[in-house]
Amino acid sequence: MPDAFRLSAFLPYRLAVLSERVSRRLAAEYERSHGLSVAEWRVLVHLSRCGAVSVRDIHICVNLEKPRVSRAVARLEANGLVQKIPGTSDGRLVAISLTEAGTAALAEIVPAALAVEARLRGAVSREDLATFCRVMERMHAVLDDDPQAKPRSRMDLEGLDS
Amino acid sequence: MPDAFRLSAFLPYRLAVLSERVSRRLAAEYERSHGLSVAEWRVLVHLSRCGAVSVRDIHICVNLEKPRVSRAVARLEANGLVQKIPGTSDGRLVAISLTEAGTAALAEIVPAALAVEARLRGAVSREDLATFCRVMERMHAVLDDDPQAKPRSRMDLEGLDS
DNA sequence: CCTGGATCGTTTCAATTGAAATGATATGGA
DNA sequence: TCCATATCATTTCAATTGAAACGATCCAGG
Repeated sequence: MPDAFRLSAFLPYRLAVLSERVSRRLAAEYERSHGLSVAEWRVLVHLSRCGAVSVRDIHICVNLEKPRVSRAVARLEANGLVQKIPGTSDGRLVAISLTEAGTAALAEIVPAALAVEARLRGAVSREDLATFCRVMERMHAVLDDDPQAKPRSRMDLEGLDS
Repeated sequence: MPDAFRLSAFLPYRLAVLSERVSRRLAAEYERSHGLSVAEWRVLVHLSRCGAVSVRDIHICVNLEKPRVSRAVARLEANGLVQKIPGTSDGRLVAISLTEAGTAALAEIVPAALAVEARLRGAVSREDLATFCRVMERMHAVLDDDPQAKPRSRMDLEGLDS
């Protein structure tokens, strides 16, 4: 065995550690102030952009399993942040959208979330950050070509910006 | 609300998505061939470098909660990949180390794991990869200065290499 | 000694998770 | 029209998770 295998130098491990640490730090913002879970946070953000959408649409766009979306939406609805309107044309679909309270809650959280991100972005130069994003994109591309990897979510393919 | 909030452009989200995708792809290697979980994989790798260590040492070094380490070790022991020797000097400590079978299993998995990593690394230039790692390190540094973030594991502070 | 507090590993318990099953609705072809 | 198949959202169920509780062991100060 190549016994010089150092976990702390192994790319997948490093990614996982950083990602989890960032996620936890971010979650501290919306969990403490509004009692939201990661899934609920993602649903709210998605709804703020995409208006009234189905469970399936959320599932596909924000990398959450269908049951997880369903439960997140149920809790959000119970807390009045979201409303579910039975589909009109298609009886199976449910149109999920933000309520006033949901929009208000999101407006309270977003600045804090952007602040966390801004601190991360601010720690490196614009060029380095661009390189960082480009490398992430290339790694995704590697997995896109790998039949053993899970396909990428539709929405994660669109944006490559500063 | 800044309604131009795009989840797919939000750094924590992008990190989470890439990290999970990479993790799953890697897990496919050791899960299918040896039925290992992420925790078990990390424990094995750590043991291959650090010889006989305690549960607490693993917990601190590889970013796994104590109960998770305890259970991973228990399963690994049940499968004969690991042995637990009660501490001699300190009766509380347990010396956990690889068995022959454990070493053999790891030797089978490591090449595949390194191959996955090599494909990711190979998709970008050496300079870009160096920048990528440097940016990850800077983001860690931001969290190191943030009292609301979980402290970094000891072992993740050591290596910054190519 | 021996006793109070700290540390170690495990276990308990409640909550979360996702794969698979379910029920409900839609759609295309006979 | 009617049935087979597909799709949507939810629910079931078994497994995993981590915080807290637990028993066991160590150690420092009296």
